[in-house]
Amino acid sequence: MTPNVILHVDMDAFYAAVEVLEDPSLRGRPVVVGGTGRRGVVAACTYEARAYGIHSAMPSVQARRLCPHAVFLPGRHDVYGQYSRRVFDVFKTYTPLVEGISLDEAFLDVSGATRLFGDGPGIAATIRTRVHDEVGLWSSVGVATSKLMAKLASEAAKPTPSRSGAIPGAGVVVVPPGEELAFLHPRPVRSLWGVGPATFARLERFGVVTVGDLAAVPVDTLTTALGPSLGRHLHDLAWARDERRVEADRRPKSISHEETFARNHHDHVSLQKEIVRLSDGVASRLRSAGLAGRTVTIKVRFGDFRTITRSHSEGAPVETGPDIARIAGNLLANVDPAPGVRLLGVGVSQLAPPDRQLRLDEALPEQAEPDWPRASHAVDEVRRKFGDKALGPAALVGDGGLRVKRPGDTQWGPPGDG
DNA sequence: TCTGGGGTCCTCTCTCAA
DNA sequence: TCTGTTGAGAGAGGACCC
Repeated sequence: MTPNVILHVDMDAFYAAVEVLEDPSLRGRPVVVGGTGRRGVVAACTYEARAYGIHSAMPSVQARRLCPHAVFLPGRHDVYGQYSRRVFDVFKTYTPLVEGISLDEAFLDVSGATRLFGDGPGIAATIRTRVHDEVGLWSSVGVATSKLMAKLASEAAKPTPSRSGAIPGAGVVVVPPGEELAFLHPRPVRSLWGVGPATFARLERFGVVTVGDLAAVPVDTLTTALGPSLGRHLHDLAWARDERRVEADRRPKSISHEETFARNHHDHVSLQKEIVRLSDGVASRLRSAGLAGRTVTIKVRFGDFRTITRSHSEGAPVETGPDIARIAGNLLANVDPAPGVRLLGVGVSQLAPPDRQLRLDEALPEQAEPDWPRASHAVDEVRRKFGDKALGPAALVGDGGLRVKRPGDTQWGPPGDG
């Protein structure tokens, strides 16, 4: 059996690189993209900024302290989405088996394309050059027989940060069949997918620092320490056993919106308005995906970062803003907001196509409840024609007009509040 | 005045029914 | 009828990823 040929393509400093492409005066400067408010975080930064110790997920205030002269830009989710589509269009000219991990990262299974386009390393180099020539962005590509190895290889291909700009990396790194363990075992165990801060802390107690150290630990010891699933999974990865396939059409299992507020909320009245807004946003996305969900979950994060979730499952799937808001509102009613709520989220899971069967109460002649499903689809239609702010729940009309929640809004934290 | 948003998956606990 | 066991499902929380 011929081995699989898996590519992992990872764009270099994607959001920041897009901003530099759009504004060439930024070239060569430390540029940080992300939340600009007090509660924001860094989404991406150029290699010039990384040389100052800035990295993604770092609080923006900390990044400002590290590099006060950096250019700080709010993210533009829609623009990055447009660039991402162009990059993925290039991928799809080589194989339909493209699994997007995020806007800037994907796995490609090109096992069936080698006869047409040449071997894996050749395809990787061509894709990298084409993405640069056609879209203007650099990427790093890993080529291997599994997703795990391809991902680690693309990391190894990355540039190195320096204050005068990125020092180019290999661009393409290949792990040939049979050489997986030699490549894998010297790497830090933290580089394995699934080893975060908590798992690393537990592994460190066993003296595990590299993947090779992990491979030497008996699987029984790992399953006792980490649980059966994670223990076995990591043991397999440490021996380069990774059977995961490239999945081109993954269906979402949940759809949610959450938002960190510029200031904490302490009362139910204002939080219930946010519930309506978030529910409206979730419902709109559900309908555009042709889905509904049985379980509604709220997430509440308090000022001290303590986070709770509360969920409720309905007998039939719900898809409308008023239905989701009613369930989420009931869940919120049992939460005491007095300590101060900094984040609120609403999500729907157990997704399925909407249940279009006529309910008994809908069939009754003296129907008292509005027909929310039909009304919601009408709202979608109006918004498509006249924009998001044309129509929405009355509860969301404030001084600044209608406040509608959309994906990518306040993606990296609330804007500054002065 | 530290810590976003949108996800997935796993584990633990509790409840309920067989 | 009572009690113990077991498995499924719901709910909650945590870890992890980009």
